[in-house]
Amino acid sequence: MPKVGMQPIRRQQLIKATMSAIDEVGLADATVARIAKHAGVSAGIISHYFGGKDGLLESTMRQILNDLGSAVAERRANVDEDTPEAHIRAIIDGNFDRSQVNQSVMKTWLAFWASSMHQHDLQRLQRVNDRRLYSNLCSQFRRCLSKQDARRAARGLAAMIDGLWLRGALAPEGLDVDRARRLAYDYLDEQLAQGECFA
Amino acid sequence: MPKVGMQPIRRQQLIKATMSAIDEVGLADATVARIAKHAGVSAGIISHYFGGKDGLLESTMRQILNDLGSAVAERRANVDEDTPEAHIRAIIDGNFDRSQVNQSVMKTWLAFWASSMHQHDLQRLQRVNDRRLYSNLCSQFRRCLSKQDARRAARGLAAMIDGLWLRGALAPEGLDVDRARRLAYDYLDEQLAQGECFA
DNA sequence: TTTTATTGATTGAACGTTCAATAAAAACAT
DNA sequence: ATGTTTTTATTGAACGTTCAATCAATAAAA
Repeated sequence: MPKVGMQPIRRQQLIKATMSAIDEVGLADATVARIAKHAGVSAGIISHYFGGKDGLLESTMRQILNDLGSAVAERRANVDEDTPEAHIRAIIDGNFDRSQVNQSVMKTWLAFWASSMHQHDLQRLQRVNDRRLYSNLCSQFRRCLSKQDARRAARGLAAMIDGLWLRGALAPEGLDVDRARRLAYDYLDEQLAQGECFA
Repeated sequence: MPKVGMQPIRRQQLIKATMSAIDEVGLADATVARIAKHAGVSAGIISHYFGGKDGLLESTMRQILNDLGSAVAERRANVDEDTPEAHIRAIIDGNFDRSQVNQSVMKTWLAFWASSMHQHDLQRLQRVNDRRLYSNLCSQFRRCLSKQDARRAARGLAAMIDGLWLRGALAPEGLDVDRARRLAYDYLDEQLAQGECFA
């Protein structure tokens, strides 16, 4: 049904289909034919809208990172008290946001994580995201810890978040969001307690 | 130079070459031709000794997991006091063992981690390993924490270890082993402190 | 001479990309 | 409204490439 203004619709549709395909068979077997089938369109359309398979994959990763960034930003904008604890809790919540904790999103992200080790464009995206998490955590911890302790706490919490996330992606029973959040909160509280923070 | 008794030599050689190839170009581009080139042999030999590419990949992952298991077991056998803290420290040390913290081993492991989501044989290996880490931690924590707290601590520490490991694999500067170990130790101490452990 | 190890050209399947053909909506003309 | 042209969106078969696997040929040890 050719109509005008299909570009944004098809792009979104194909990005979603990419995640479905990766969820179903993994990145290695997510061929353009299979992705197109998930979207209910022809294979040729991928090159038309994304210049090629690589373009589609990069756009898909970019979308996942944007969604994560939005989830965190939204929660941080809605904190009701301007304390380090509230902000960091918002960051934790954002990272375990429903949109992120979804089988197909998790599998897709982990697949990209692995391929970002060798694909420079994906590597760039992944590092921007990593640094954002770390520096956000660091600047909040800095409000009640020494520079050195803040860095240590930020590194530890970032590792905890990614680790919970990774194990959740691989566990047969999936990720228990509430339990994961509680573990991250506990770690946060222990770090803040060390600085006797009253901000 | 065809000699008798080449099988174990070639198998080891090809497994090592697989890790090198994955380190160099990633799992997706680690073709049998490239792996064979790294080993300095012909491509056909892979099917001869491993039945095919899949067999080689599975053997490679199995070797990495075995090395990890050995590193942990060795350290645990050498603890000089039979306390939970000493055992768990040994487990942490084993997981950050030099043999594991090597660019090519880390990249290979992460690549397998991702593909284990869709390859059943790799998934089996990965889960056995995951459960071993969790249950080892759990049984040690259990010596001074309630069942519920022991599980919580084990889940948290396992996530911390994997998270540090993952971020180390992706970081441009690589993994800082001492810093990672210290973060894991700190988490361990905090968990044990909650149980007022005197064992 | 027999056995064991290894090679590398060949084969067939699978993949991403391309592009001429097609179809439907939009724009225009009557 | 109605018919005609133009524009936009989409298809899917064909093409060239890449890869893993195979196997007859070869070479070195036993």
